[in-house]
Amino acid sequence: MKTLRPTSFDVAERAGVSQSTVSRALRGSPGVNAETRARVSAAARELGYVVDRHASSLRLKSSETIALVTICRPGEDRSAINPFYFALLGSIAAATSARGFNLLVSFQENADNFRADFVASGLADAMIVIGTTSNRAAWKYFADAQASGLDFVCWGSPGSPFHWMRSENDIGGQLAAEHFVATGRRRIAFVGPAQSPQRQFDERRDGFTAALGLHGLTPVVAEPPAAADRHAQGVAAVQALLAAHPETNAIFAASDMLALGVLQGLKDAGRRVPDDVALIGFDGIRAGTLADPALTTLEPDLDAAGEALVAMALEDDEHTRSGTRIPVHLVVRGTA
Amino acid sequence: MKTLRPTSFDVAERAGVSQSTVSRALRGSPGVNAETRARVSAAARELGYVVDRHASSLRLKSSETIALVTICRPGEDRSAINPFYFALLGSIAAATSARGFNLLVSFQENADNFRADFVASGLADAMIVIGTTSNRAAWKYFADAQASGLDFVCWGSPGSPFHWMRSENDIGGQLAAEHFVATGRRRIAFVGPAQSPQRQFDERRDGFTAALGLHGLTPVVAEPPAAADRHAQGVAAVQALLAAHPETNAIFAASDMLALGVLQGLKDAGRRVPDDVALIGFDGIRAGTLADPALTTLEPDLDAAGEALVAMALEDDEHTRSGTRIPVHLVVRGTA
DNA sequence: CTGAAAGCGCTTACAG
DNA sequence: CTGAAAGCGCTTACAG
Repeated sequence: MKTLRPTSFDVAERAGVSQSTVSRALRGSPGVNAETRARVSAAARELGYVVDRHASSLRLKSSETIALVTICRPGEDRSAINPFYFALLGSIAAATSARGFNLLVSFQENADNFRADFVASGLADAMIVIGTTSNRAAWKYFADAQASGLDFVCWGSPGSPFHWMRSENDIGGQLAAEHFVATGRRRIAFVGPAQSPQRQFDERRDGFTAALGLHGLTPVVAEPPAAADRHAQGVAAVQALLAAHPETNAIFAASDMLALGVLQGLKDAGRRVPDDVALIGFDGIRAGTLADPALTTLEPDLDAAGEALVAMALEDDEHTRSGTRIPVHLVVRGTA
Repeated sequence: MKTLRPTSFDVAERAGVSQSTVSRALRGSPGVNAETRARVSAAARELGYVVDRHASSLRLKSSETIALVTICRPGEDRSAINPFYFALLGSIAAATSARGFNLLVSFQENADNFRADFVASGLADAMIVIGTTSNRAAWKYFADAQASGLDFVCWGSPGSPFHWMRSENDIGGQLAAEHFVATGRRRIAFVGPAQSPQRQFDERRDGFTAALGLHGLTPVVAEPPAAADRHAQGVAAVQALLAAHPETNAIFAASDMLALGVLQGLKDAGRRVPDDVALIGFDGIRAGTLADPALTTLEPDLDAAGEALVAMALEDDEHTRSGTRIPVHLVVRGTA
């Protein structure tokens, strides 16, 4: 069905001007006669002419597109990807489109499809990497890519040399702690991976622990066992936690998927939420609002995150490329 | 930070061959001496050379990329997008990457960002359109685009002249009906929009109604009132349904998000699920597995859907471009 | 304000 | 098997 596309020469002929004038008129270059410009626009419209982006990008050495890589768990199917990353993808898409840029997306999970050369091939002007930190091979690949000069910015902090962006995790942990204390909880636990390459989890725990410390409280830290995904980890973690610390009456989970698993595990164990045990998650994913009771959570400002990631990716100034933090706020719903 | 990228001429110089030989060697063209090819590959690797995709695409008149447009509700933020579309996006990405193609994504919601010229500009070889049918303005825009020669394939059937792909909705409706009958339900309702541009809803209802008819049963059809999203519609629909037909003991909802709203509404009304009322949804979204009880649903084979959409988009043969159906199967979980 | 021409970095038909 | 050259469709410095 591919019909022959018209070129700027066709438009030029129809408008009775030179090809260079067509280009200038259509790009909005200054110094083109208004009448000429109108004639060219009309001709272009009549022919259904659209500028060839490859020719244009080749000439301009800029593609006005951002490449977004999402790291997945090997073997995981697409509908099992943590919805937080889909939401982040959506907000990155919004920020990208607000600048008139295109967004190239790539889901990567193993050596078969690891790829970091989007900028090197000219396909994109900058690259953003998000997704699970549990895929060590993937992050190793991107660390090597970075070392060999392929630059990018990423969400979280799966490796030290990266340009990263994170949530205000310490503040989030602190807000969770204060909410528990204010609502009279004293036997408190934190559920989340320790030593995760995802430094964000540590930050949430540390902020939580520090704030609790101010009240003379120390949380039990329950590290989830390995499992298929965060939800399954949450279920398993809470079983172990309740066995060792049956008196627990408040749990802060390092992420919403983990929290949803914890909620499931709590119900399985016959604990009422929030009556017996209060629960707070982190991420603000949609599924949390669908849970019963709805999940209380720390919600990062995703619009800000998308905008900041795109801005950071496009910016060449090293100074702005590290340490940016995205604000979070506590959304009180049913579980705490 | 953009360092000067090496070109094929640089590689040629380093390998001591002509630029044409570099191109042939790197593309894997036949008739290149093995030793020469190795020398060129080594030189390319040493220089960190990557083929410029714009130059290549310009020359080849093919970009090996698919454009995927997702229609959103105006004003909806990205984390509120129906997860079914994110899952579909993921499976399209998988099918795309399996062919070595790139995926360009674009979320569109209003006249500010409507765009259908991805193929016309050479950016993509084909376009796929998915997303909510509730955005009439968007589908009007794409209908016009189609009429003016901008071709694409889409999920569902928001308009008649489109190349579309759908689930086996009638079979899904039939499976739901048979499950209810087999488990002894007789006072049955269907919750879903009638006259929706989303013909798939009608097909599900019709398959359901027809199969029930074989058992001498007729479902009550409850049309959800307008609301912010499908979930809110489900909540509202079930309230009205129970008021008019309190005896209802089984509900088939046209989509999972609707079903999750129905589940919420049922709980709010004090009905036990599945004891008092059984519930079946459609889509197989992840959030359904997280519900309490977990949602029984009709799940389309998304891998097949992604693969078929990409194949259909790339295929020029008109015959294969309409009427393809994706198989669905009943996943029995807690609600029915 | 407009045109003729160079050149972005490839791929491949044409010679050899 | 390899090289010199044309050309994909633009943008823009250079002339006028």
